[in-house]
Amino acid sequence: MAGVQAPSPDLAGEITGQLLDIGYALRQRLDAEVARLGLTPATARALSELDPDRPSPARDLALQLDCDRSNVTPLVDRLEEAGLVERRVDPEDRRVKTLVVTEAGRRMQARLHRVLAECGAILGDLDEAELRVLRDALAKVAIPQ
Amino acid sequence: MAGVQAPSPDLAGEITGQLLDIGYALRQRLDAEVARLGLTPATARALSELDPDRPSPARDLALQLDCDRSNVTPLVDRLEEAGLVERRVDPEDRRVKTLVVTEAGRRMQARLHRVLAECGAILGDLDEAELRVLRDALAKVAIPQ
DNA sequence: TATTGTTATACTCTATAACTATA
DNA sequence: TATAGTTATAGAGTATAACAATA
Repeated sequence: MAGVQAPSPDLAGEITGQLLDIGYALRQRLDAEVARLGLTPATARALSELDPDRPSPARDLALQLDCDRSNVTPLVDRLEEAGLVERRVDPEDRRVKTLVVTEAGRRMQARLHRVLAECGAILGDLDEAELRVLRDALAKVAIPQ
Repeated sequence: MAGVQAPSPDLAGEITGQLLDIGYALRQRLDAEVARLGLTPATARALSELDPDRPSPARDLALQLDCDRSNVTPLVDRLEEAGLVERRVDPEDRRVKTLVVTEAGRRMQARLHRVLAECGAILGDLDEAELRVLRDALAKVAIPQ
């Protein structure tokens, strides 16, 4: 629209809009798949954050999810009801409850990972080279913590 | 990690993860800015969808937001309370309520648009050429409706 | 009968504050 | 007193079902 060589001041805004739209669409699709696995978006995200090989306190999960500790309680409640996670009192500090991913939890994590890759189908119109360009460009986007 | 020339089967999944993370971070930042303008994320999105030059039925807004009509009612309630939108009964079909963006609504839309561009600051590490590459790659991503 | 907008209701997500049990 | 987890509560967002007014 503006001059061809002019540095388009709105380019960043345009890309921001694209990223928001795509992120939204991706989220929609992912949430639908996750629901078919019997999980809500938030519980799926919580389970994805847990390292099956390194049980950690609920407090750490709150940090990873960037939310209040009080929110973690109902999330872990549901994961525990579903048999995907176990709460264990830490013998060294009985205030702490360690979150352990069960075998069923590991299998669900694998399923979630697969779903994520499948949702990448919206990238279907890009060939291998274009995908690499896109990945490298996205890697340069500074994500504020 | 795999062979250099091998078509990485996980590339799409990796990019999907990047897009989700960036989309989430963008959303967080945007929501915070929007809150400073006195709007919730959903009302801001609703206002952004409205064309100030083409008043349309509430039903159309539900379609644009891809949500149920019943959700539109409280959103428009708040936009109307804030003086940003007006409901007008359509004389040609008295069932329909047309949503009109007020002058204050137009100014808020402009502010929202500016906020979107400012959130593009997370793209700061990319130069003009890289931004163009990114934009063109994102344009090829097929957004499912 | 069908459609527009609304109301009623429910569930999820997230935030703050107060509580308990440990330390 | 400080911290980990919980409970209570509230607001926002979104879904379904039922309703009134209108077509």
